Amino acid sequence: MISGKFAITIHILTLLTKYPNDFLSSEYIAGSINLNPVLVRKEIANLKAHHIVESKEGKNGGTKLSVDPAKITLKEIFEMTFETINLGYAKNQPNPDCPVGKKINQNLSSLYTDMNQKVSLQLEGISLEDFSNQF
Amino acid sequence: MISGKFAITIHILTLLTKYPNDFLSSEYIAGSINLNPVLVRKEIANLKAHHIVESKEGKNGGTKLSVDPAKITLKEIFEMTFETINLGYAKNQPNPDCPVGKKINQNLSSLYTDMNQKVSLQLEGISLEDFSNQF
DNA sequence: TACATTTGTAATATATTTTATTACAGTATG
DNA sequence: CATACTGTAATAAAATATATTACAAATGTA
Repeated sequence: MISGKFAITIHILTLLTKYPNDFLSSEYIAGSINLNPVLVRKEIANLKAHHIVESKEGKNGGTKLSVDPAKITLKEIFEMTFETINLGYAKNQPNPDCPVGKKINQNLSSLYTDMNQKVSLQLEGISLEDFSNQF
Repeated sequence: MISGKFAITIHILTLLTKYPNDFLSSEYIAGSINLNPVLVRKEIANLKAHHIVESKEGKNGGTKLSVDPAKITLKEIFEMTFETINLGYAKNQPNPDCPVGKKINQNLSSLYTDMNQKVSLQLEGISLEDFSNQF
């Protein structure tokens, strides 16, 4: 299931790309997204775990990019937000005694795998810099 | 946001394709999906609105395909479940006084449009018959 | 005709997921 | 040492998805 993580993360990264020399506070970023600062900090924690950004605590603290935005693609950002494209699965265990129930998730899964490959190819072609230059 | 609609719908249609001469009851279909029959009937209502299936009320009633499964593609099924691929938008109105906030949804939107085109191309190449033959 | 079975649909409830809020310890700056 | 931040946990609220109950209407069959 897809939440707003990707959109939030790319918004954060675009801001950081626009102001590469400043440590932006979660409050400031939250003001642009119109989102609770705690949620911004949570997404930033994820980005930090992937070494995409670095933060400074304390007064005048905040977050800045720690990679070259030309060298990171939307595909990586997509993957960092734990997301894959899929159109859902049977939520409950389908009936294993039915030929369709038995294999449905497996067949959906291979369909979605193909979908992800196509989408990844697209996202791979767009750097964070490219995306930011649209603004 | 993506729910299980597509997965449920394709499950239903696969069953109907496998048993093209029978009216399958929502109870029977629900048993394969392991889902509440009312939800099956709701998805069937949607398929009926698109003239993909026909139902018979009353005793021994049920639903059967009303189109040739070779002539309908997963793309159409995808679209019938009201879905588009997207990775989410800023849920709240982003700050219009920020250059990024002002354009973020528009730029995400064009990204997602491209994504949908790629995915549609893939789904267009798979007929319901193709999909069903995997079982 | 009377009964059983099934669709169609509304109303309501439960569960799950997402987003928001509150709170506060820890850290750096001036 | 006061201020302004991050980091994170705990909890609450809102939104969405799924399940259940109920029943009118339709239709086949005894």
